[in-house]
Amino acid sequence: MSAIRRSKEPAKASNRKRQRVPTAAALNRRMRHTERKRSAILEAALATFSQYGLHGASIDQIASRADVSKTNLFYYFSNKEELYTSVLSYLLDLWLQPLMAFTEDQDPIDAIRDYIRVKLEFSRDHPAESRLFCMEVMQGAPLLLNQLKQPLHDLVENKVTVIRAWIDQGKLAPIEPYHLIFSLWATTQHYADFRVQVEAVAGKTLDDPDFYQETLTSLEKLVLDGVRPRN
Amino acid sequence: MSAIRRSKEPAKASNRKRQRVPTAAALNRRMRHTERKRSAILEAALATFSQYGLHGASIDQIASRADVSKTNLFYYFSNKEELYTSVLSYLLDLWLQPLMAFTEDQDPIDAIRDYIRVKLEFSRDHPAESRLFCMEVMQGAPLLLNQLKQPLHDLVENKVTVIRAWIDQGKLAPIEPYHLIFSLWATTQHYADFRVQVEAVAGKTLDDPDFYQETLTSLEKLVLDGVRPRN
DNA sequence: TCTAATTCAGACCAATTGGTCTGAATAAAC
DNA sequence: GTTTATTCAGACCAATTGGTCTGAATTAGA
Repeated sequence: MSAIRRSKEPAKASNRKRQRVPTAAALNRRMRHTERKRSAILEAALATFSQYGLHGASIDQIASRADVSKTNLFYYFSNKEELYTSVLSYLLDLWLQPLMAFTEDQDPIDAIRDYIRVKLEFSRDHPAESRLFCMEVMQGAPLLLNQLKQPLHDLVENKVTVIRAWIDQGKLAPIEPYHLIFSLWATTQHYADFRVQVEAVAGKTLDDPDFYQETLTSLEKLVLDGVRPRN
Repeated sequence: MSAIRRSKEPAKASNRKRQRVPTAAALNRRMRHTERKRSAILEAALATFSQYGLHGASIDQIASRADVSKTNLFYYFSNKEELYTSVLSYLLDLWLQPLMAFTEDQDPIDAIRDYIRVKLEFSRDHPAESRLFCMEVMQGAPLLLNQLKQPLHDLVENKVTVIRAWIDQGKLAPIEPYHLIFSLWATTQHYADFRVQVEAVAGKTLDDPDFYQETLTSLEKLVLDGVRPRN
């Protein structure tokens, strides 16, 4: 996990008095150390926020989960909200990436199949990220909407065009592109966001390789072929 | 909105001293009044909890939204958790209902079409309920899982059997029933739970009748026909 | 060795908030 | 008119918690 925004830089040089100039190698090591520490904290924050929400999670909880002292946590992040938004903007990037792969020169069926796979892998490998994203959006994304709105809108707009082109070329059934995208998001994320419900109902989660494969196959089939019987 | 559980009964008769026996009509009026008041509070609680979460919502906030004093709120609900679980168990009922309609004697295509419509109507008319349910499940459903697990499991088990029968009769493409159900839940609830995202992307919500119709048509088409081009 | 960065435990503070208590006003039912 | 249920404002309490401060220990780099 790599930090994206930071407002509180550790290792700021005190510039009064004659200062020592650290070597490049040392600076590098410091940076790596700082990054690792920040990452550990961010990871703990992610897990905790995604389970309890912004208000339900306490700094003490996060600090102890990250195995650092509260003092040390505040050494890296100036306050709770900065910690929270750091986590959010990190995962926003992660969340947006897969969609970018859609390009017009692909075969749409392949592109959609790939997209389902990538998103389902994300749900399996990053369920906490998926849930925190969901939670934030669900609450109206008060801290994310500004960052989210424009890039997301533009990206989707772009992909809608691609999908329309596919439809015009007869490579795809005429379906409203927005809803296709929403459906792909919804179905794949469901297995992360509603994990406990899936488990309560089906008795399994994506962590089970067989269940993962079954899910992937079912979603592909459902989206690509629908449920109407073939004769 | 009708209350389901209550642990703090107002209007309890003080049984020392010679008590007056209220007439049936009076009792009835009292009950109705109590119900209305409880409902108003529950409604405010639902709206507030669904936006801010259990911890993010404050009693003061809820009371003022329901237009009652904090004292009065505690006159009807003994504490925050009871208020929260009252809201939850109310909406659990609401949430489970639509699925019961699936029966083997129906035509599966009709049944699925109907189900999509009913669930999408729910997303349009009860978005706060949908979001609160989502939020609770996402956090591991600590207060709902016990109530949820058994009935949900049984209900779904039942419907899975129905779907398998349809498949065996050749009325439905061979799809894993669990995943069909999950996909129907996911796609329809998405429009309530990710409302702000849908709005950011498509510029519209289900409140817009045209958009609602477009969504309904798209989901029906997608699930029933898939996206592969027909020749 | 000297300096600066990092880390910690723990005391502490102030704001929020769930919840109680008081005491009084009002409305409803008889 | 009398009783009982309902309602309120507001004081109040105790727990939680975000965040600060201190002072000291440790580590890394020069």
